[in-house]
Amino acid sequence: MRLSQLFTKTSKNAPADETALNAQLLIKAGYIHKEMAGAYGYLPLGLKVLENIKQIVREEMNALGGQELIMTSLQRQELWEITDRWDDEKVDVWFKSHLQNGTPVGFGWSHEEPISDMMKNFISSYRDLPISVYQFQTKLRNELRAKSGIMRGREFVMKDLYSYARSDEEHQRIYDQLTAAYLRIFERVGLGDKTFLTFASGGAFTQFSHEFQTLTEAGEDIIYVDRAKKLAVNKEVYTDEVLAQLGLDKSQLEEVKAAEVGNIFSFGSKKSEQLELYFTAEDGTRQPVILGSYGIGVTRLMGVIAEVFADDKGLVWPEAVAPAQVYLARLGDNDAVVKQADALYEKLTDQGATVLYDDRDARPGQKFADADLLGIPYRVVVSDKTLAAGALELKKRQDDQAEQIIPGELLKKFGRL
RNA sequence: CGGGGAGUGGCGCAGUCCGGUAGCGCACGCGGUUUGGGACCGCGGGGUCGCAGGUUCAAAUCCUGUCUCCCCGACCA
Repeated sequence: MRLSQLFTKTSKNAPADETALNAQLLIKAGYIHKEMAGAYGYLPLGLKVLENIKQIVREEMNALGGQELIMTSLQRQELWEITDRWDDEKVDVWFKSHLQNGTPVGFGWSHEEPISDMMKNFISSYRDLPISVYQFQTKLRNELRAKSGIMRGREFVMKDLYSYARSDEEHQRIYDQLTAAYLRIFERVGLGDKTFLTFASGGAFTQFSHEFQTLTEAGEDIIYVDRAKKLAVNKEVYTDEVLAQLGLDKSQLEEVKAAEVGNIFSFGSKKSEQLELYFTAEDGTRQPVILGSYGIGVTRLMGVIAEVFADDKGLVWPEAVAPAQVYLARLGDNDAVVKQADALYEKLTDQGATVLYDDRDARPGQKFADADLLGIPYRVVVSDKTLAAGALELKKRQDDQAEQIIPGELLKKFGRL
C-alpha cells in the first residue's frame, strides 16, 4: 500500500472524548473510527490487524476440526424463552426490535441458543458427534456503560465456538484441546508471557469456567496469579476453599489487574435438555448432547494488544498482527531515490512481504513520526544518504538505532520462504 | 442506574464568571523558500457555538428543558 493512496491520515491530536490509550492511539493513527459510545468502525489498517488476528484464531480452530459458519444477528424470541433468557430482567443487555407485523426480534448478544437449536437439524446419531462449529460474529450488547475504547463496546466481534460431544469424557478432551489452542493463540499474537489461564465462576453449569486473562492496568478484572505455575484465580471465586481445591498457595499469589481476552465453559447437558438437543447412542438410547462454549473477544484482543505494547511514540504491533511488516520511508524526491524506492517496494511486494510505502511528499520527521505512531515492526529508509552508502537503513520499531543492510539482504529477510 | 466532568470549523482548544454578533494551533487550498525526527513565510476557504424553548434592543455567554460524550461506582455465562 502506498501511503499517498491511503485515505486515512494520522493526527497529532488525540480525541478529547477518549481517555483509553487503545482508542486514543488507534484513532490518532487512523485505524478505527468512533461512531458512538461503544461502537467503532475499522478502517483499512485497523481492519488488516483485525483480519490478521482472526486468521490466527481461524487456523487454530481449524486445526482442531472446527468448522466455520456464520449465524444471523436477528434472533427469535421463542427460542430464548425456552432457556428463560429473553426477559430483560434476566438478560439486561438485549437490543430488541420488532418486525413490521409486530413480531419481536432480538439482536444477538450471544449465539448459544440459536446455534445449538440449528444443530438439532444435523445431530441425531452418535455418528454425527463430536463436532465443533465456530464463527466470527458481531455481537450487540446494550451495556449500561461502554468504556475502555474497543475493549468494551456495545458492538464487537467475537469468535465463538461450540462443541458438541457424546459424553463428559469426550467433552473434557475437547475442552482440554481448546484450552491448549487458546494458549497458542495468545502466544502467537504476542501476549503469551502476559496471559494466564484463570479459574472463574462456572455460573449455573459447573463450578469453574476458565478465562484467559492478560495482565494490563487497562483491564477490568482483578485476578490472583501464580507466575511459576502460570495459573490465576479470578477475584470472583477467590476463597481459601477454592485455593485449597486448586492446590494454590496464597503466599505465591500476586493481585493484579487483567483484561479477559477469552472465556471457555462447559454446559454439561443442561442446555441441551432445555433445547431438546439429543442424539441416539450406539445402544439405541436417547442421550443429551454435552455442550461447551468457547469465546475470544477478537476486537477486545486487538485493543489489549494495542494497549500492552504501546510506548510514548505510539503503537507497537507484534509482527504476527501488524497491518504491514515494513514501513518503507522514501526521503526526498530526486529521481534516483524515487527509482530505488519504487523498485524496492515492487520487489518486496512481489515476494509477498506486506509494505506500507511512504511515498508522500513529506519531510523526514513526519515520516518517522508516522512510522512510529502506526507501529509497523520494521522501518526501511531510502534516501540520498543510503544511496551514497550503497546500503539501506533498517530499524526495528522498538529500537533506537538503525542498522545498515544491502538491498539483497533486505529482500532475503522479508521474502516469503 | 447513582456521583462527577464536558459539548465552540475535520481534530485539539480559548472565549462563558462580567451579554455587544467568534478566535488560536493542527489539518486543508494557492504561491514561495525548504528537506534525516512532526519546516518556515505570505495569502485564502471553512463554524447559525449539541438541540429546543425562554429572558433581552442584543445570547457562545443568562434561565429552563433535552440529547450526546468521558470518568468513578454499580452491572458483566
